[in-house]
Amino acid sequence: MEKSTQVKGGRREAAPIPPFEQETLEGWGTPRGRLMARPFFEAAPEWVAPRLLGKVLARRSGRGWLAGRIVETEAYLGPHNDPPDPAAHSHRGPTPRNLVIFGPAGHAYVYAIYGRSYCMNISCETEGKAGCVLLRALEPLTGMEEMARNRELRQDAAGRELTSGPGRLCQALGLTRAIHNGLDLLDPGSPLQVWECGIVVLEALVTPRIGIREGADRMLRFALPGCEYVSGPKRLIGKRVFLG
DNA sequence: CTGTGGATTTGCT
DNA sequence: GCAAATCCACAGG
Repeated sequence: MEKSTQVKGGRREAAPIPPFEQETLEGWGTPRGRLMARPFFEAAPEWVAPRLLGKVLARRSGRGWLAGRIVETEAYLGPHNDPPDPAAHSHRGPTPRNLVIFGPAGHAYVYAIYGRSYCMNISCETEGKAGCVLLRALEPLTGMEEMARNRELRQDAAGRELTSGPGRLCQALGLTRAIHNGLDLLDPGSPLQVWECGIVVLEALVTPRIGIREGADRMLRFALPGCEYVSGPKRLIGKRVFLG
């Protein structure tokens, strides 16, 4: 069957990014994407956070997956840094709550906040060293209907209301501390995984982190420039950087 | 054991 | 723009 060519305003539109399909995750190692590798995360959070933009977070749900492209992140630094990061949960050393951050890289740190939301982070640095990246927004890719149900939105809800914000994206994917904290995101058998799917992000918008008091001056928030799925105000005070 | 406050969201003004 | 909602880790006694 011949595909019809989309034409608007007399101009052919730029080729869209190939849709992320469920089959991509069902068949491991397809050319369309692959599970990420550990060494990527065994680095400093301020290196990992911008380079996580464009990667895909996927949660197994029954036979299918709920998945979204990561479009906004924040780095939280471990106490071994100079200067230390007073906004990080790990800054006073390991506790039962934040233990995952001190463990091996590539694991999910999920915590409850304000009694109504969960936030999800990915642990960085090698085992024994703390550091993590908070996921602040996703571009929904598959499973939008189930995300809408999880968020208690109307069934045809789409776009930024689904996953723009750290609490929202956890609710959309059904992530909780009880079930998902500590899961290995890089294990093929894990119900929660991080994939790279051929998108290479060369440029990121860097701004101060959101919703914190201490350490609010540090430029540790990263977002895809101009992306409509990013949380917070439309006007972002920040600068663009190139990722090498 | 109790008091406190937070890496948020939502609804109302 | 502001405040309520509402949970739990942690610090202090």
